[in-house]
Order: sequence, then structure tokens, then C-alpha cells
Amino acid sequence: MEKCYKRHLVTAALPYANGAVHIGHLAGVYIPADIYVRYLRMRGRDVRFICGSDEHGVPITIKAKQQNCTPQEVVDKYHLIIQDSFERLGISFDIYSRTSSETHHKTASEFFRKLYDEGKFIEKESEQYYDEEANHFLADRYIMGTCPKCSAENAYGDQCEKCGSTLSPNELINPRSTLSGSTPVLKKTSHWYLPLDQYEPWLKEWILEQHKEWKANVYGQCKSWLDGGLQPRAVSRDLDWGVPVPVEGAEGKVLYVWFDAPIGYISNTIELMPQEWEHWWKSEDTRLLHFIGKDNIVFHCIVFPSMLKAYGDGFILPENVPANEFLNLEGNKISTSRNWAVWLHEYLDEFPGKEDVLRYVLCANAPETKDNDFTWKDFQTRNNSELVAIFGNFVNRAVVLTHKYFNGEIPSHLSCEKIDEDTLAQIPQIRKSIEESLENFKFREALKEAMNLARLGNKYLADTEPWKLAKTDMERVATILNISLQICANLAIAFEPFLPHTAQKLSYMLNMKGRNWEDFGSDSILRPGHKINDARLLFEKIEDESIEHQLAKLDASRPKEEAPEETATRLGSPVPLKDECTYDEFMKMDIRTATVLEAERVPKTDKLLKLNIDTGIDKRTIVSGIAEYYSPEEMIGKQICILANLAPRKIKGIESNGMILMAKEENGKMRIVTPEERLENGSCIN
RNA sequence: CGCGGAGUGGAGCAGUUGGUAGCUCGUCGGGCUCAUAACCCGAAGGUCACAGGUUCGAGUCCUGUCUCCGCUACCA
Repeated sequence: MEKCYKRHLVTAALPYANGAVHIGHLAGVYIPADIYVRYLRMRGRDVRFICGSDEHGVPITIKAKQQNCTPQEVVDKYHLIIQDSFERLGISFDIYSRTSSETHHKTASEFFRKLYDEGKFIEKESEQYYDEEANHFLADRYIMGTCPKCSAENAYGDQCEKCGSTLSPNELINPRSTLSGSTPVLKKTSHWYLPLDQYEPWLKEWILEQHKEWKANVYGQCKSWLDGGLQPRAVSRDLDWGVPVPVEGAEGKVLYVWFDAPIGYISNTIELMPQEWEHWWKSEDTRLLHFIGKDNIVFHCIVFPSMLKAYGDGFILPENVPANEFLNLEGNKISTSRNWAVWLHEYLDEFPGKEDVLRYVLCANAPETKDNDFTWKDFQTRNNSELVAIFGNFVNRAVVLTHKYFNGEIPSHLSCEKIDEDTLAQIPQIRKSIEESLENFKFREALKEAMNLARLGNKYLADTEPWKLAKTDMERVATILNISLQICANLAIAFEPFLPHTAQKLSYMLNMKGRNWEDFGSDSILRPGHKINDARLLFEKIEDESIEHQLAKLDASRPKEEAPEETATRLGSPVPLKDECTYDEFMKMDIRTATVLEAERVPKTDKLLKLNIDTGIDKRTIVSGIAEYYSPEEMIGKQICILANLAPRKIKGIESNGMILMAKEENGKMRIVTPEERLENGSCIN
């Protein structure tokens, strides 16, 4: 912060609208960003906090197909859930918009058009694989085939895992589409590329020389990309969902989601401030900060800055990109598809009034330098022995004593002993270390310092023992309580960025007018004679039962474990009815019973099991994505139902002949479908 | 041998440019009783993943090895 900035423009990564927000997102991005922004506001800085849903891209179209609805319906649903839950947690965005908005379409479109008109793109025609069954051009990652270098069978369109070589899809031998399993055909298509290689020297100077202060993970990743040499990057895609490419003859093409999304920061700013937005994006005295997770460092440090540089016209670049690592949950990585997560909207429903507890725990354990683990036990401990026992308890002691001895009026600071001076002298020091930590994005350190203020209060009371002096020396008691209450008032200020709901409650209890950072450190925030309100608990203990309830809920998503009574109560609306189908279409499907003979996990996958089954007419291999729900051992001997005439398909190099019938709940739980009693293998189902 | 990040007392984490290993929680002992059995003081507990090297001196720098995570898909 050496430079004197007039404005601070803070962005938080745009959440992808194909799912709700979970604790990993919060700890990594939104809570640190919110703390920082609230702090800047309290210091009187001119700040705007920008975010919104990222609503384009292939995964959303796939999700829409799965749920048999339109992409717009998918993003509408999640946008509302996300927006609402952020607001309830107290994430103080100045705007939370979305990339499907008209403003965004217009902004992104114009952005592209200007670069296009100025010849900043390379236009290249290439042959790309097209899946005729799914009517889709295939992104590199949706194509698999045999690696031309090491002959491994399960190489991806962009890379072979086995030998590590970088590939292009055209090099693959026997390519196949992972969407439909069919063999894709080459089709000519043209796309626009941003020649990142041209920006390489400039990026090297800007990041490697001028931003050595960026966090190790951010700097390291940028350095590795830059040292490896940058390639032109396609900024358009063949897809029908997104911002259309604004060029004649580009029907059926949209902007690549990673080109489109960061422009969302700009368009959301425009939506917030239609008149003055340019001031915020194009003035050297604006400080731009991107809060993100480690998975999108390159897009924010290399791709987006190159886009801005190419655009020119005074656009500023990020001054810092504080990226966090990832948060695990109970020892396993958080996974949307496996429903291994704590969802914000569910937490808010199940722990009403405990928004700040989550904020506290996630900040205290934020993955700032490495991946960290969230456990419910730790959540409980931090609440009970830190928030309740140290912070809440101190405030309660001070307020209760004031009511008891002084009728709820703040007593005067009469005498002054050394311990009083020493105690009061520490408050400005704590303020200073909180400031230093926050300005260096060390949020957990800052929070710890704030807690030290409450510890200071408890120690002061223990050392002075006003409840004993009350029998002999009420003047001394007056001073002690005055000082204790001043500490409470300082706590209300100190915690405002971290725990805004609590700071609000506390200042109501103390009957404070406002919370000014400039008052932090003062020994006279509250005037003698001022009447305070009744004591109310700031935090409540969390009992074992509610922790056990949460753990049981997680167990329902855990591989192999069953939680029968949970299934009925788990909500999640059923998938909408699919389109009507004729009797003949149904009769085409050959569904019959079979028995599992052998089962083993497919190496290097989380979800796949390779099964050998007896269908009554033959023995065959099926690969199935059920490893999270069934172990190989429990599958052996089970009778199952299969779709027997499904076209064969190679999965991870293994040919799969058929599909196991499974029943799946919306929230992810899955069970095999099996006859009520054992039947002959090969019995037809219709 | 693709590239980054990480491996520190029982648990979770700090350790800036190399100078006697810290914090929170937990455990044990003591004190206090105003307070949500909360608070305060003290103690025990670590050959800093492993093996070498540089240095008067290495958690910190160099080399190698192992493990975890992300870039990175699979969910038929």
C-alpha cells in the first residue's frame, strides 16, 4: 500500500452457476475478500466489491441436458441460491450480477469486437472433432484415444497421462467422444486466438520483475507458465450457449467462457456505476485486486491481463492476486458431484443465527499457504472454546458486572494504576498488528490478533478481581469496569470486518452509535453515565448432537456406508419428466438380469469398477461408475439388471458392453436396481 | 523422470532476508468464583518427511528420494 490509491476495486472469483456455494469457496475466496473489503470501508477508503455468477460454458449445457431443461433454467436456479446465501452470510458485495445479463453480453461483445477490429486476434481455420450423435464440437478434454507416443489407450485430447506428453486431439489414434462414445469426425471450423506468446516478454517484466511480492503459489505458477513459453489461446468455441461472437459469419460460435467470465468483472462494474465505471477501471490511482482460488491463477494473472493489455485504452492491471489453496472436508477433498461438501445454503438453514461462527472457523483455518482440513469437531471446538469461552464470555462478564454494581451505567475512570495503563497501552498495538496482517492478506493472523484483545480483557479481570474489591473499594471497581467496557467497545470495532453480525449485536448491547476504525485503540469510546442494554449472549455452545447430525449427513454421501433413515429426509427435487417415448422405442432396449462374477477397481479412477458378469447368454465386461457406492467385494455375487444391447464403448481403455441399471437421487445417492427375488440370468425385463 | 504448492509437539497451523523452534486447541498441575463448568497462571510434549551437502551456525540455502494436493479429465 505504499502507493497512494484513491480507489480500491476488489473482485471475487465468479462462482460457476452449475451448483451451490460450499465452504471451500468461502474459505478460499469470499470470506477473505469480504474481510478485506469491510476493513477498507472502515478505513474510509473508496471501495467497490464486485462479483456475480459465471453462467456460460459447456458443463452448464451438459447439466441442462441431464436435467432435461434449458441452460437458462439451470443458471437461474443456481444464481438465486448463490446470491441469496451470500447475502445471508453477510458477504457485502456492492453488486452481485450475472454473465447472462444484457449488460454483460453487450460489454463482452464490444470487448471482443474491438480486439477483432484492431487485428489483435489470429484467425485460424482448423479441423476439429465433431460428435455427430451429440451434435457438438468436442473440446479437447472430451476426446480420448490412443497416445501416438507411448501407445497408452486412454490418452486425452490435450495430454497423455501415461507419458505426460502434450497432445492435440488430431494426433490421437482411434479417437472417441466421451459424450456419446461415438467416433468423432473431423469438421472444419475457424476460431479466433489471442496470441499470448506476443505478450510473453511484457508479462515476464510485469510479473516476474515487478510483482515479486505476490504469494509463493501465485508467483511460482506464473513463473512456470512463462518459462515454459506461452501459446496462442482460442477465445471462441462452437456452442450455442454463451455470448455470440460478434462477427459476420460466426453463427453458432460463442466466446470461450474464460474470455467471457473475467469481462464479467467489468460489466458488473458498469451495471453498478453506469456513469463512472471507466474511472474505476482506467485510472492509475485505482487499485485492482482479484481474490481467487488456486485453480484459476493463470487466467487471472496471464490470460486476463493480456486481454486488458491488448485492449489498451487505459485499462489497469491487478495490483495483486491473492489466491488461496483448497479446503478439504473431514480428510477428503470437497466434491460437488459426490456431494461431499457443506453447502452454504444448507448450513444457514440448519444453524440459524450462526453466520459468524462459520465465518470465524473458515477464517481461522483458511488455506492460506497450503491445503487445510475442515472438520465438524474442529468447528465445534472453535465455537465452544474460543468464541464462547473467550470472546462471548468476556463481554458477558463485563456487562453483567456493570449491571450488578452500576445499574447498567458506564462508571467513571477515576484512579489509574500501572496495570490499567499497561492494559490500555496494548490496544493500539493490537490494532497495529491487525492492520499489518490485513494489509498483507494474512487473515488468520489478523483474526488471532483480534481474539487476543478478548484474551487481554479476561486477563485484566482475573488480575484486578473487581468482584472482591466491590466489598471495599467501589471507586476502583468503577475504573476497572470502565476499562473493561472500553475493551468491549474496541472489540466491536475490531471484529466488524470478520464477524459483522456479532459486532452489530455487541454494539447494540453497549448502546454504541457507530463503529469507527479511527476510534480503535481509544480508552474513551464510551462516555461515563451512558446507559447500556441488557446482557445477551453473543455465542451459544454447540452441543454434540448437532455435530453428530452433520457427520451422519455426510456419511450418507460416503462410499459404501449406508444411512437408510437419512434417504427419506434428504431433500432435492426429483429430476423432471423426460420427453415422451413410444412403445416401440422402449422395446428396442434389451434389459435383462445378470450376475456379477468378478469386480475390481479401475486403477487411477475414483468412480469406476470393472465388472465381469454372467448374462445367461454370455459373459462380458462392463465398466460402471459406481465405485463410490459399492466396493468390489460387495458387488460380487449380486444379481443386477443391465441394458444388454447398448453399443460397446471403451472407458479408460477397457471395453464396456452394456450398462447397469441404477436408481439415483438428485443429491447423488445411488443404488443398484435388482429383482425382488433371484431369477435366472438372462430373464428379460419389460 | 510435464509444471506449481505443501510435509513442523496429540490435533490444526505460524515461522519475513539462515542466528537458541512459536501460536491456538487438547492433556496434566495450581489459582479464582463476576461469568455460558466459563476465566487466569504454570508444566509436560518436537532429532522441523527422509538422506546427503554448503556454512562458525540450516525448519530456512543446494542436491536426491518418498508422500499429499492442484493444473486434469473418468460418473455408460
